[in-house]
Amino acid sequence: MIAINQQATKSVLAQAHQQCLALGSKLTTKRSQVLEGLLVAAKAVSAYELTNVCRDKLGYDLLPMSVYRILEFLETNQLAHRLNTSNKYIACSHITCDHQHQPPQFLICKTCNKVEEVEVPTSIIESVAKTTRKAGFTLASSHLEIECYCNDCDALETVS
Amino acid sequence: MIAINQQATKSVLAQAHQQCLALGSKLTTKRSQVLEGLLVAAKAVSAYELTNVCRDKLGYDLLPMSVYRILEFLETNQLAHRLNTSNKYIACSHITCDHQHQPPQFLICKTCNKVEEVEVPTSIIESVAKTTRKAGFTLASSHLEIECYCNDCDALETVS
DNA sequence: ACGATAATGATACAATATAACATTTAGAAG
DNA sequence: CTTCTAAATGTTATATTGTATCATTATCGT
Repeated sequence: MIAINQQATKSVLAQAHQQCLALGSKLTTKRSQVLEGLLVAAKAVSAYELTNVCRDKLGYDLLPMSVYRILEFLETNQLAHRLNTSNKYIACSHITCDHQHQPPQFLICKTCNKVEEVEVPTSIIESVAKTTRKAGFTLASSHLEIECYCNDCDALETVS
Repeated sequence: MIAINQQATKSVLAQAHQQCLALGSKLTTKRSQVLEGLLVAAKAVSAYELTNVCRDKLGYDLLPMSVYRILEFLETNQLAHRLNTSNKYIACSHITCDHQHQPPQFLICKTCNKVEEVEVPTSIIESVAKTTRKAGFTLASSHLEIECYCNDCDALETVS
């Protein structure tokens, strides 16, 4: 379960390295370590939790301040996302794609923090944008966070 | 600009009082003061900011801990909403209505924190729910927070 | 008036995030 | 190859947001 495919992780990191170069920046050792931590966590984690994951599961010693800085870098380079609803971070699920994506929408399990990055149909986004304009606002981004229960946690939820 | 219509505020508070009674709870003095603070602020404010608004603009002395507790109460009684994206709170814009509402959607100005509480068409919500189910999740609520710029701030934004 | 429950006060602390300045590293220019 | 510069990281301090816990006070039914 915890045993993430190491080969897969390595390949994602290599791809991330390329993606950075293409954007004129560099995936340094530390940055790669933080991204690896996100991949190993495989769910949304806070910056401090990520510091712990990096130390406990990977043996990387990082200060929270550095982690924050690096998360910001990863976000800028489209390698990670910040979830505003929970103050947590997650690796972008499209690092290995080579095409541009729509702004992401996230389904976030309130119980276990599992996250699914989905694409909501453009028509929906358009409709939301329209409602927005009618109310005198302009969409800042169509990044949407939707609070859910995943099927595993939903079962527990409905029983209690 | 700042001069909120005092009469209107008073009437909202009276209505809130009734709404609480209907739900079997009470809008005590302190709770009423916090709600008044939210109404005076007229935008999304953090719990600590609200403490300041209550003290500086209304002369009410409240501890942050109390404000948190009371905000939770106001939320439960549908008099206020917590915005997860910004850790801020806002008075419900429907206190003076007597009917039940759809789960709210919020348009939040990233710059000035002005918030508009809108109703997104049911068809949109349905469509989002469908996408969610297909991904193996269940909607926890259709409370949606959408990051925007209001028309005032948008002008500044696009100039810079 | 008495006792139970709800509400608030007060203190401490946990968790999240940023500011500011020092040090180190990596590349570019000479 | 050295030196200069800019980027990255280290380090410390502190701001902001939120919760836990226990004491005290107010309210209400009996």
